[in-house]
Amino acid sequence: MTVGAGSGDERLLQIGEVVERVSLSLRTVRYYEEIELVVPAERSGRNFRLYTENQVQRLMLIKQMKPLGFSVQEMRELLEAFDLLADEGSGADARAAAGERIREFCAITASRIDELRRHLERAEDFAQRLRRISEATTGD
Amino acid sequence: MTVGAGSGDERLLQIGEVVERVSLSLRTVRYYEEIELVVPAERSGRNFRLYTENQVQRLMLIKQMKPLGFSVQEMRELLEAFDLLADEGSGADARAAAGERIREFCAITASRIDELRRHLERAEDFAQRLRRISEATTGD
DNA sequence: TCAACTGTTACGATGCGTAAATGTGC
DNA sequence: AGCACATTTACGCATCGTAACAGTTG
Repeated sequence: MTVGAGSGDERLLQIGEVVERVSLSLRTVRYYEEIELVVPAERSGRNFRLYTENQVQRLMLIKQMKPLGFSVQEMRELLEAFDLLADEGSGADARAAAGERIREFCAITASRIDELRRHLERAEDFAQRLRRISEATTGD
Repeated sequence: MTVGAGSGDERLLQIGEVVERVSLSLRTVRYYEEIELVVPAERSGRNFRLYTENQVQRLMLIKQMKPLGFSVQEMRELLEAFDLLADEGSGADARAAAGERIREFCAITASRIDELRRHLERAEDFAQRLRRISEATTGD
């Protein structure tokens, strides 16, 4: 369709290089293909997975979202929205929708972060409790 | 053996009351029995699980440890150490060992908390990035 | 008889780890 | 011949969710 941001003849990476750059396991990256989260752009003549630079970026994004507890479905949606914005060929309405989508994710992320903060507080309470108990046994 | 802290004739709770108090699902509490993390003190004549107050406390402790990413094995160890300290009949050396164990957990917890903080920071970076992108689309 | 609670069994989902056997040569 | 890299298939683990079906009544 559109040539857009990525010129067609960019260097493709094999899975080994990819996992090295994104710090994910081979298994994980293959798993992301299984669930169609990041499907390699092509296969070499010998059936080796070949990834574009853009797909490496997707993997990095996924890696960032993981600790925030986003589901695969959510990741798919966000990636889709990103693609829409990146694609010069998408219409204004589609772009607006994608922008809206991303704003929704901003909200979700914010609440996830709040959750994380609460977890952190409770964890600190727990640590306190543990410390008190251990101190009690020290001075036994 | 020892009568100790818990008098023998305390009120026992059915699983329904337990999950209400600890805010865990029935399935989860039953699962914790499967893996022998918290096994009900007895069964009623009709085979209903009966939990002691102490076991409810254990469940609460577990619930606190979960978001810190402790493994089942670690939880078991910590609960064991707690039991040892609570048991008046345990010898001084055993108590000292349990205290040491708990101090180890203090250290682990501290590092887990650090991890949590790093997660939080990265999450905030992600949120920032998302916000910038959404703002870019707003002023399109 | 009915609602509400309890029980067991068991399959499913998620997110990979970890071989095992095999093919390729960025 | 051999090492490093790639492939697929597939079983396993952790943590429960979610029926489905049946018995109990704190």
